Amino acid sequence: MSDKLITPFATPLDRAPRLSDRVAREIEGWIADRDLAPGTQLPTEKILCERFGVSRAVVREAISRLKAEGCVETRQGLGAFVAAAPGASSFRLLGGSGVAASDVADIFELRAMVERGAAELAALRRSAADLARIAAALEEMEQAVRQGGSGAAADDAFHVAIAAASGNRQLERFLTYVGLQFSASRQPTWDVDGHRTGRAAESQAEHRKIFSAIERGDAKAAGEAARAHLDAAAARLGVVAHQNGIHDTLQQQHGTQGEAA
Amino acid sequence: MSDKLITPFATPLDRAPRLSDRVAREIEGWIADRDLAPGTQLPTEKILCERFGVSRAVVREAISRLKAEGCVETRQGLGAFVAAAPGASSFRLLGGSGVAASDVADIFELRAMVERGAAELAALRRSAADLARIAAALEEMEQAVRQGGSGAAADDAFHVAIAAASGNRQLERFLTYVGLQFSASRQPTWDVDGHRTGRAAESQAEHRKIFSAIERGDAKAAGEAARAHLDAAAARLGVVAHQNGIHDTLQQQHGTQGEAA
DNA sequence: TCATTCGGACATGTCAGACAAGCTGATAAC
DNA sequence: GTTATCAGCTTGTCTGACATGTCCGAATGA
Repeated sequence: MSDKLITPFATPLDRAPRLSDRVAREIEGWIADRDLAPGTQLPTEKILCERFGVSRAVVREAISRLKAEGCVETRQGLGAFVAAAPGASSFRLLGGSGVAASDVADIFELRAMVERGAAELAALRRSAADLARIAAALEEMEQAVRQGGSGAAADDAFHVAIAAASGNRQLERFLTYVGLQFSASRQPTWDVDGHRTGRAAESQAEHRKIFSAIERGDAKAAGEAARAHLDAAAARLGVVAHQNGIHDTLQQQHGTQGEAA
Repeated sequence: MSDKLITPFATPLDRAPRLSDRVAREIEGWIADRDLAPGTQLPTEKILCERFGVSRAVVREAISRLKAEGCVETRQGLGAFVAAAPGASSFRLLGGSGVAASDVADIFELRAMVERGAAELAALRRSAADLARIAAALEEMEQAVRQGGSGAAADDAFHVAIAAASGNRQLERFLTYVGLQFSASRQPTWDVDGHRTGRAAESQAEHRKIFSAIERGDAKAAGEAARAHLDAAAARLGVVAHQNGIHDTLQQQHGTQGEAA
């Protein structure tokens, strides 16, 4: 197994530490820390320049970014203000540019929850057409395992088909979005090394379990299989999970409270 | 009972036509129109300045915004490029203005999944401080029930505190985002009518169940209580759920397969 | 001939200062 | 007391310059 942590996200190269990024994050944290009420006025650009020791261009760039993120509004002649609903306009998984390892683990965990729910619903609601679509993706991956090809696209289609079978359009959209962020993470499973080390076959076995449960309408089993699949996928990628993963402590009560890295 | 889901927020004021906004939109449209492939290089800032007849500051501000939106990436010394996955950078729940009833049901369902997971994790990982925060919100709602006041803010704080106790920051951010979309829907529970018909007391009883399970570290019970709470909340709001809700068919296997609308 | 090194050209990133445009509040005029 | 005006703040935009990172080709060396 590769001991290197592969972030599932397409890394835009080694991140150059840009000043505006740093300032934007500082201001963002500043708002979050003090839990500033919507409408609260931020310090003026001049003050921010002095406080961070940067030029006005950098401060303006940082604020411009916060504006685009929806957590700050500015009005000429008045100043900058905490937006009425910070973060309300849309949701994005990765804040900013740098992705910490703990963030990756968190995202895997979040995704696992939703995939579990999707599989449960799919088991209850799947139509014949849904089943056929899921089965087709499964079969494509099966061939990829046998022939050593890449089943990445089919892998994606498999998960999307399950989401669609849930009958919940919002759920489908969310998982599609998350899946896009994870597109890079499917490669290690299906590349040459993935076939050699058995990652592909292992993943496919989990896929079969999920499909089987959905096919026979066993919601509970489908959900658990989906969660197990996501957990295993995270492990295959070397993502360090929280000390208290749901999968290994759900049964036993009162585990010691762990800390995220 | 208000069966309309009111988007919480409001119109961002009459937007003064800022140059950088205009330029940003033009560039965005330019990318969309030509359907530029990811990685395609954009014109240099100098060229954009000439083309739009503005200064470099404006162009930089516009590009900065596109960067924040995730559809453009820049690299010093090289240029600006169309991002790998333009448009897939963020997720928003409610499409457009008109929200179909089925969409609301879908969102409730999606939220229930994540809240269930959050409660499970909170039961496993909650610190003493987490418990105190959750308890404080619970107590505030308790007083609201007794005195007939509005516990909407505390209601929000309760759910956010549980999300925070999960130790998963991405999860917390997602639920905060979803909660914002639902802020209007908490009102019918806590207004005069809500107290009179017992909706507030009912909701509070569910809250107590969730807290109790989290407090004693019972992940499974916490998760189920959270899901039951969300389902009940949807029912109180008159949201028409799918024919096959998870809550009533998860135990019994092989229910008749329903069809999603 | 081939590999290495170096420097110029060009990109974005940052800095500094200035003016334009918009808002607020106090002052002055009626 | 009401209105008009203005001074002083803010953000928005312009301009010019330098810093830093990247590419590419020429000069250099083996």
